[in-house]
Amino acid sequence: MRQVASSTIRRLSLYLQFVEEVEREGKATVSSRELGERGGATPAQVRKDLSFFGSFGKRGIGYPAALLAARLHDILGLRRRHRVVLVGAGRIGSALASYPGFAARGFEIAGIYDADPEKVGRSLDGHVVRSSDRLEADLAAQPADIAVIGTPAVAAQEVADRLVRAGVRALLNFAPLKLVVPAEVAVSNVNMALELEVLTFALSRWRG
Amino acid sequence: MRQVASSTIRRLSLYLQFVEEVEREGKATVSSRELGERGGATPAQVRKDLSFFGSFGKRGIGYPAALLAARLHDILGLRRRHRVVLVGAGRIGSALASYPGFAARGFEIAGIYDADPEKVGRSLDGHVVRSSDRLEADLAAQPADIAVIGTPAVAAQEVADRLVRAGVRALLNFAPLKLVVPAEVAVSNVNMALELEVLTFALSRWRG
DNA sequence: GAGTGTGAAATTGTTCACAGCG
DNA sequence: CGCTGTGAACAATTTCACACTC
Repeated sequence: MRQVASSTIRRLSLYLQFVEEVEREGKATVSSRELGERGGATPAQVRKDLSFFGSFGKRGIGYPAALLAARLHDILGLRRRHRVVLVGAGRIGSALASYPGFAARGFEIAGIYDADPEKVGRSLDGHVVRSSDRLEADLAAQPADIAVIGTPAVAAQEVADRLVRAGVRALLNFAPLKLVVPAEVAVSNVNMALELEVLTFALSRWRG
Repeated sequence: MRQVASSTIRRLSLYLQFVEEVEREGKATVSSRELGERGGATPAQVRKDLSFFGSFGKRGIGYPAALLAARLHDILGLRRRHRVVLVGAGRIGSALASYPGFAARGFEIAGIYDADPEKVGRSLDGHVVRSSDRLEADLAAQPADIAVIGTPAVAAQEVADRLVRAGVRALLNFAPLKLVVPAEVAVSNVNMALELEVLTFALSRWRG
């Protein structure tokens, strides 16, 4: 295994979600089997995933829940708070703004921006929507490392370019196209049309 | 290659998005190179993906845009309209309800449901929110094959069970857990917390 | 005994390279 | 000649199996 696989990271995120639940229930340890059941992974895969970052399990027992949670936070870069800028105050932006898991993981909304003068000035979950024109100035004054792109597809690439130029290093892209960015910028894509089509494909297979 | 890979389907969905754009521009053909640039795939991969479903390209020319679009619709099961039920009238449900790509792809909202009496009766993008209690009765009268689960995590599995029992064969799950469903039911997951954590992981790598 | 950690094997997915057609 | 279609080479990822330790 050359470097850590993105599928591994995605599973780690699920393990974290589960181990936090386990902690809330007061259990002291979790086994790889338990961790895997929740995230749809085999016990062997869980152990491989975790062993990539060290060995913090106890043989015969499992993983100490508190330690595992702490290590996962650490691995996933969740120790520090992250300032997040939302571009596009449409449905997606507002869905994220009010997403409870957002604040819980230490993500702080640094600002919500929209190009539409109609939306500018309105309040969205306690944040006043600002004009996109102010993006560069605001980011220069108070940098953010993550931006969420919830604009229409036609605007997405230009917004991405501006964000990257302003120093944003990670983009969560909801527009249905692949953004072109420098190699050092991380991009995650959420494409609902695509997910629905994975489903219609499966449906058509089943029925012939 | 035993059976078609899910990554292949996801790319096909991107190719469709692009070929439709190409059609609108009036171009008659697209090459594998052009198709790949948009979706971040190599020309060879595009050809492999498509060749899995037959050979409809023209050597020396590329793929006829209209034919390719038609075949992709066909492969992805988009020829027929799909009735979609939305459970959970929160931000996610409303984001999807007003998502333009939704109707454009032949997805028809069959109903929006919520367990919260506060929300029942309100109108959401032209659809009156109904009580979750009516789910079974409504689905018996008018079946749907896809359901979107936008409920809180604690309710998601129970909602999934009820939907599956009522005949739904495909689930788009926004709750941050892996649903347990029979093998013949397709599930796609959208997990924003997870996508954000993929980004924070990448950020922490970069900075050390 | 139960459950981790990990090389080695199996599988799955991607890229290469080139024959063959329009 | 350009670009598809595809077997064969390669690379990545998952699973297996078992030594080891608590």
